[in-house]
Amino acid sequence: MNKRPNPPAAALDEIDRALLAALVEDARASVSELARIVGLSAPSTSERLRRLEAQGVIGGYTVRIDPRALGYTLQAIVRVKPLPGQLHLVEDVIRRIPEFIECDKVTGDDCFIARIWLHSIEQLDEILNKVTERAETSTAIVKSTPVPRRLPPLG
Amino acid sequence: MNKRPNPPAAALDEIDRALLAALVEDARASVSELARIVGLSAPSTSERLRRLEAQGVIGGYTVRIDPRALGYTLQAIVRVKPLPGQLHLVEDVIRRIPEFIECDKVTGDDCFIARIWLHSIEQLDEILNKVTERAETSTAIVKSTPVPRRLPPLG
DNA sequence: AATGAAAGCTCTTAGAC
DNA sequence: GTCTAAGAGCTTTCATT
Repeated sequence: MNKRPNPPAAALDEIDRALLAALVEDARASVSELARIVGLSAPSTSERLRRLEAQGVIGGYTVRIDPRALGYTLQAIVRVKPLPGQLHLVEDVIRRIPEFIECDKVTGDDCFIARIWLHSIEQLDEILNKVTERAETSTAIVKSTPVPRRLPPLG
Repeated sequence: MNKRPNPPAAALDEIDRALLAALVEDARASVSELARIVGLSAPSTSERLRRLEAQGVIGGYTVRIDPRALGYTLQAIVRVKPLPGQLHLVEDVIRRIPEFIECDKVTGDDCFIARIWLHSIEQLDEILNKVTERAETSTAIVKSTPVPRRLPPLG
């Protein structure tokens, strides 16, 4: 079950950090462009990339998609407290509803904290109805995002 | 302030969706590889990419970095309720602490919901001390992530 | 561990359907 | 809106420092 029991903290030097920072900004930058940014030759840069991937520091590369451009007008964060005996079922329900774009299982009274993207407030009702059969929910609508997802210090 | 008042919902066809799905998996895939996946020529694929970027559907490309590989062993979600008159200051404090990797301002009693990556439980204490001068907090430690960040339906 | 030069491949532009 | 073809640019390999 625990596929990554004790991942060693990789030691990164300044160049690695610059490389990661550049990739955070634009993961499709060419190796030669990355090389220019970090001040190395392309082959060296390429090898550092490979090493960071092999170490697991780089887990992959992905696209930032703006849900608003796809018609998602509303974002909500839902705390979910399953009714007795419903924990696994609730987890399955959330997993199967694709509008839930993220869900963490946490300590404390609320078992799950999940994030939903929605086309409308009516859709929020529809989706939560599927959950409230098996759990108490507490919903907060996102008004703004003071800190959009970013990287922690690469210390 | 509202730089994107009413982003039109872009109409995507099957090929666009396949392209986005491929980029979600590997944003560094070459255009020719993407072309193979979606069944178009490289130039057509390249133009679709440009169009999706221009429409704002694609907001950029980024690297997935595994915080555990950097020694972050703990993740927490913190609900933050600023004390009277401290709202903006609390927002600034959170913004300035780089371990807060995400923060949303939400409706309801708790004004902010934020996510932190930590090296240790001691560090959680240190960081929250900076916030509790100006706000009440409620912290939930992440035990697992049933739904890792994913895309909503590209409908 | 990084560099530089060369071979091979990829991307993009241009022009046609 | 998509394709083929060709030039430009990039990535990688390998010998060298």
